[in-house]
Amino acid sequence: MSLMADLQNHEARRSKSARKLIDFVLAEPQAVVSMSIATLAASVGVSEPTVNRFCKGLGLKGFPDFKLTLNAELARAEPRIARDIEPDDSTSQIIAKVFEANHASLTRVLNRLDSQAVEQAVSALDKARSIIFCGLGASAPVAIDAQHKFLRFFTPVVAHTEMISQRMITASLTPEDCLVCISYTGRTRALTEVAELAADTGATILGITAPNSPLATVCTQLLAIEADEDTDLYTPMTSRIAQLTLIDILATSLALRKGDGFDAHLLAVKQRLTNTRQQLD
Amino acid sequence: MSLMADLQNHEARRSKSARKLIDFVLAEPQAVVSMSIATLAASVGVSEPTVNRFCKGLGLKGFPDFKLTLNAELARAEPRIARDIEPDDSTSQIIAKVFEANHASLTRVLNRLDSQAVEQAVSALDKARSIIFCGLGASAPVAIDAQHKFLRFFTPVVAHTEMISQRMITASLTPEDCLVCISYTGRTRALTEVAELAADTGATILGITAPNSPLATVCTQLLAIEADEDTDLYTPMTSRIAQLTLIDILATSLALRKGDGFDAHLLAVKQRLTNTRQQLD
DNA sequence: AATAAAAATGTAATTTTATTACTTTCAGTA
DNA sequence: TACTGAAAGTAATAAAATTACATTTTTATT
Repeated sequence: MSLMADLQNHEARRSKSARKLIDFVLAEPQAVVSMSIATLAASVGVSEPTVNRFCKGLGLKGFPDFKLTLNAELARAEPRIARDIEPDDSTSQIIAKVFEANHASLTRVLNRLDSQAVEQAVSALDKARSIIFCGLGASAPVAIDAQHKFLRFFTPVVAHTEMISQRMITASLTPEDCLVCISYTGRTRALTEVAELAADTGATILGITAPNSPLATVCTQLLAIEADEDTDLYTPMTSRIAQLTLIDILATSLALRKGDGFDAHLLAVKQRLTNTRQQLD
Repeated sequence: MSLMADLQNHEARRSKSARKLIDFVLAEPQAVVSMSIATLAASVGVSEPTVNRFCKGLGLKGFPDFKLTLNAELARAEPRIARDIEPDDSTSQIIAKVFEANHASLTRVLNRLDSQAVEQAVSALDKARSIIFCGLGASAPVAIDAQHKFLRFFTPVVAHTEMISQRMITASLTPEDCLVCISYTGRTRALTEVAELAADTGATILGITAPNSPLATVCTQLLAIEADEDTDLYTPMTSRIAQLTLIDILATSLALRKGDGFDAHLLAVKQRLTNTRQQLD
């Protein structure tokens, strides 16, 4: 991110042609990458050596180096839209594509994540007398993962991954408890019903699900993960990665909030595992 | 990730000089970026037009375009080293850092992933009479996720996440079965013992674990995920993300390998869920 | 095994692109 | 207004990439 930042910086804007160049590059960086020094010079209305001097002034070797650097930065900023997986892709292509898909999905979700909502969720989890994670189907592993991550804390925590247990536990909820409902679509009837049952108890109901979904409307707090279209037959299953990362964010934030006195506890938990080498499995 | 993947792909390796070029680029991609076509040609021992033709053969405009593309990919591949999370970080800082940490870990693992090993693993899973996923502790959710993903296929699949069930099931294994042992450290005694028990049955034992670990030595096939240091108290738990993505890669590859006749089955599975809106949960 | 056809590679010329050396212009200051 | 130094331009040069054409190697066929 350094080049673009440097360009916006006032030091680089001293001379008239430098300003013209910067404005052009900032306006259409992508176009500049495929231009020759002559084309760029003409487009901006300066001479070629001016462009060259400008590049060197930025601490680069010359114009080609400038293009290389600029392009690298653009690549970093814009994760490519993952292309569909084709039946005759090689293994390394599949690896690359699944990776890209997961990465893109993660970026998309986190860019839209409301950090205030996260803060509120952490507060709720912090205050909770006990925490219950619920998920069905594909979200079941996420609930179990969450349970595992939250075992680090003093607060009683449990994951339920099937309807009956989920419905049963709503009976023992109090307004001091926090029920976390995890669903990708937010349209799984069974889980929505669990949330509805829980609503009567006054417990905090935190939804990790799609906004504007039936489940989302029942929840008292929402961490929105927008579900995207599942167009292709061979789409990688990216949803869980985003959910898990969100859980990770919650657990990490909570650990920080618990703060000083808590560090000792955390070390104790780790130590109990290290001795038997079971720690991370 | 597309260029590097294309290079490893066999289609590109047809001619002798293409192979020489590919090997050189894969060995020192970073160096190639700052070379002229003449330097590269000399280093590899081919003529300049050969280099040019090679670039065009990859669907690029020419050598400069090749360098641009390669550089962009390298920039993408090397995410900034995630900084440690500090006790006084804001929520949005935590979000960014956890995200970066997960992304970095994912990149690191997949860069080192041996695509041939993946291919062999997919073959084994394809041929298997039944598939059993085993994981303990933090890897338990991963095993359950795998079970869920593999339910798409005809092959019987199950996940076991506690010692007793895991030991019991080894008794019924045959050489046609595939046992997948998931462990981040590869040092969990209980799981290594399960793999040892399974070894006697002649079943394929596929390890998704750290190379050179006790568990890895017992396995007949290995998908290496190198465990990294857990230096910081507040380290996000990045290991699962990599494991899950690997599972995703296996499931996607297998779906492709099952091929044509299988597509209908997949649609049927999806349909049964869509009707009740339970599909992705 | 010989030979034709096709593909791959190399040589040398050409074109494109970038850089350097030098000159002119412009802005600020006495 | 004339001087100084920075900034910009012109033209020449050098570097880099590409094309056209010749040669070699590979592959398929008889």
